[in-house]
Amino acid sequence: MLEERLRKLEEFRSLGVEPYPYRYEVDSYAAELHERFKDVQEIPEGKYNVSIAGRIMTKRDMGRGGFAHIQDSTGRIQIYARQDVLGKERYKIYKKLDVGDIIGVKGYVFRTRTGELTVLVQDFQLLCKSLRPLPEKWHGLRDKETRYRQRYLDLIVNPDVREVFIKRTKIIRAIREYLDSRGFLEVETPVLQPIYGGATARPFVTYHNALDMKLYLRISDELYLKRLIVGGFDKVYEIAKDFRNEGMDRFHNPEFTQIEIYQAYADYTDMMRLAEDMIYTVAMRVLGTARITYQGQEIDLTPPWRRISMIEAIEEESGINVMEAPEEEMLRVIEEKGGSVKGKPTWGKIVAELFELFVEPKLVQPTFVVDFPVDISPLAKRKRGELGDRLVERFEIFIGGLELGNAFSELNDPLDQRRRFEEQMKQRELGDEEAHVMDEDFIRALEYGMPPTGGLGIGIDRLVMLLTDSPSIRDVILFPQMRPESREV
RNA sequence: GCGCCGUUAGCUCAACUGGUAGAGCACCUGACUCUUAAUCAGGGGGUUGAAGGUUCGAGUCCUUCACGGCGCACCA
Repeated sequence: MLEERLRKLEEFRSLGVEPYPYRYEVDSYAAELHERFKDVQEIPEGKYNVSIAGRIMTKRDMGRGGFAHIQDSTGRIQIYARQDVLGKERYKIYKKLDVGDIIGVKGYVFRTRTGELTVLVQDFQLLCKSLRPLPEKWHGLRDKETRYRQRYLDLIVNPDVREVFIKRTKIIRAIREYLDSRGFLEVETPVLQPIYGGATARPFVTYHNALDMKLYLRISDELYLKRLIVGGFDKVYEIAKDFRNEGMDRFHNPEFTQIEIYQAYADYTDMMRLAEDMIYTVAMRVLGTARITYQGQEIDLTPPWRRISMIEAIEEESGINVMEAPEEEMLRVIEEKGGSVKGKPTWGKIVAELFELFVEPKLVQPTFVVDFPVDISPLAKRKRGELGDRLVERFEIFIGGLELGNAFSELNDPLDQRRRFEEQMKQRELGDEEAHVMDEDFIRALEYGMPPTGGLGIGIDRLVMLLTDSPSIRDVILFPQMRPESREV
């Protein structure tokens, strides 16, 4: 097949047709033309001249004329080439074009007998010879492996995929507009970090030759953004690629995009209002509705969202009062349910596990789960009131079974922050590889003083999954991580 | 890491209990000036993911490996 096309390539050259020219003047696009003529039934022939370019997707040649569809970045439009218009020689060359080739066409718009908007080819130019056949026009490209590995092919052949990624861009743009219009400053912080932090996860490690030191790809930008709050930027955000050296599945890609937002003088209740309003606004802007369907589940994103305390939710679903139940008993329940707690089972880890087992699967409508155990939240401020010895002011966002975001009233007491880090270091020594590491400079920053601050992180990929009804994170990342191909290309 | 399923022509898929690997699209040649899954006639195309085993004979059965999907585990 490839040889056949290489033969054609040489044939074009010998006919004086350059198979890879340099530029082409385009003045019209498929979608634009369909829009412009949608109400015009009788189009006077020869009046509307256009120059279009795109990839040949279908081709129906007849003796001295032929139809084809070409696809540009906006859609498809039919073209009609005739020998009596092009002349015998040019038409001969036209007939040699393959599905997959990219061409430029100059001609006029008309309607065929069946009413399809079509460009009559008065002149055409080969813009790029394609050497590999496209997947079949009817069934398209179904094989997920090929679709992820050769996303370019997926994009050529499956129009829905293009739509998903256009939506992804619109979602991110809408978030920027939302935050920018409210006085937030978009910033950039290091991807290469000497000390990684801001989350509990294993990092990717790299090495800087000139500095002769290990560097880590960030697992979060949290600690840098809070340094900026110390520095006097009151409202900042960053849309950051983060990297976590962990397993991959439908919800996890080793590199993923997260937005983190910090607002001085705010607490986690402010961040709840911000989160629900922002996501609602983005949905309205991008989808035109707040009522969405995710994997068959009807979801209404209209604020206010339900708020439940983690402790109460566990009691409702399991009957366990985690504030009083003995740890051994809770561990027994976890085991019965098929769960497990890794490392040394602390109270917080047990509570989090019970939550995952009993509550998480039931969260379909947008829900803020609030107030987490302190020992699994080393960067969050203690809950005000008498529960502050065990709980922090933290919430997570669950929508449609997806864990979408994480937020807290940020811990700004440098002495408490040091104790929390020290506690994490102990966990690390006990075998918890994901425990947070000490960051002396961050504590130093807090010692200068950070105003009370609310922080919020939202997984952009998962938000895009939700708003595009995509079952897998790989469907919303253009080039998802894959093992190297074993077979020959 | 564990379990289940998958991998056959460029693409989408067939091939009963083990018995000559096939179709449609794509491709090549020819016919055809409003087709649109164009049509009609003819033609080429395969180390059945890889390696090994059982058998007279393996796409099919067994083992190992690779890649992928889903679930679980791990993990936000």
